[in-house]
Order: sequence, then C-alpha cells, then structure tokens
Amino acid sequence: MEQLQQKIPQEQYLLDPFRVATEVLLGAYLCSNVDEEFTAGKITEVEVYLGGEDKACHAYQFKRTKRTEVMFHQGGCAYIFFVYGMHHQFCVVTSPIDSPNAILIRALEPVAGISTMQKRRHLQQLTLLTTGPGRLCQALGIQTKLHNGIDLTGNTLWIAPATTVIKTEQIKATPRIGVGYAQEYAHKNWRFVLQNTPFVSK
DNA sequence: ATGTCGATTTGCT
DNA sequence: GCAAATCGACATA
Repeated sequence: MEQLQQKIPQEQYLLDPFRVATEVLLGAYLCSNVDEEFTAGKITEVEVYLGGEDKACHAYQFKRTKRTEVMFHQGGCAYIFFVYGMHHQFCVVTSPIDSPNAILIRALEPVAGISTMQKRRHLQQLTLLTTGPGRLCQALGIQTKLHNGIDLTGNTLWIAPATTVIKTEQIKATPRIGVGYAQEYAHKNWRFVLQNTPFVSK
C-alpha cells in the first residue's frame, strides 16, 4: 500500500478543470486518515463545476460567501459542504486563486479500510459503501467542520495518483445529477464515469 | 422494478 | 421561509 501514500502534486490541480477531472482524478485514489483509521477508494465518477458561467455551481457569477470561500483558494484543497440536512459532499478545488472551479467526487471503488467503511456506514455490501457523494463522505469519515479547506497534499485527506493510465474510451460523459434547476447548464455532459465498473452512483 | 416521500440543517432571498 | 450537487425506507405492481 506504498502507492496510496503518494500525493498528487499541487500543480496538477491547476490544470484545466476538465483535464483534472478526466486525466488526473479518474482512476486516482482518494485516501483518508480520520480517527486513526485509514480508508481509501479508487475514483470512478466525478462532476465538473465552474465558477462564473455555470448556473449549477455554488460560485455561479463568482458569488463569494462563507460557504463558497474555499473554492476561491488555489487548486489542491477540499471544498466540503453539507446538503439536504444530512449529507456531506466532497469536492477537489482546482485552478489558480480566484478561479472558483471544483470537481465533485461522486463515487469510489473501496480499496483499503473496507471494514472501517462498513462500520461507519452500518452496512456490509461493497456496492453501496461508496457509490454516491454522500455515501463516500460517510465511509471516509469526511465532515465539513473537520475538513473543509484542507490541503490535499497533507496527511489527513489526500489523493494518490492512478497506477494505470485511463484511456478516453474508458470514460463516459453524461449530464450531472441533481442540478435540474440550472437551466441550460443542467444538461451539459460534465459528469465523467469510468466504464466497466459496478462502483458508480445510480 | 419503479415511485414517492421524509429526514434535517445550512445559507441565502 | 425555502430549496438544496442525497439517501434509504416503504409502498405499490
């Protein structure tokens, strides 16, 4: 598990958000060390959100609030927020300072610390452990209060590089989930899913 | 297999 | 006050 201790270098998070989503994050490993428990999963599903133009993004029109603040930080930190009164969501902030773009991580394939994930989720079945943005946060112990804004090259929450190159043919682009309100931005194919894996949300 | 609905808190209008 | 980048329980078929 040496591989999982590696960190994606900070500068890779400054690339174009679509490249970060498809070339850097898909197939990489989201790792967490929370409560003395190590857990990790391979990233199988992501969504791109762009500050400025994108009506589905919390930072639409560069709206800067307490919640969206960390999206304006330099790429390479975590934007973690709370929705629906009970679920957390984990995003990777990308781009240079004041370009509030982020990639939502929507699903993982469990790789390490599986018994910890099962304990946190009160559930055994692997395909339900981390296949959804709320589920993966619960499985990895991710919470806004503890982790919002955290540096992803540190030792609490980090991302280890993919061990194999993901080819374009293995990636499917679809509309994003749960953003029907975003008008013309609702049907953009900004969700990217790894093919040939059961570990995606539905 | 598919649909509807409640949970529950945060942040903005 | 209301809607939200969701999930799981329960209903009906």
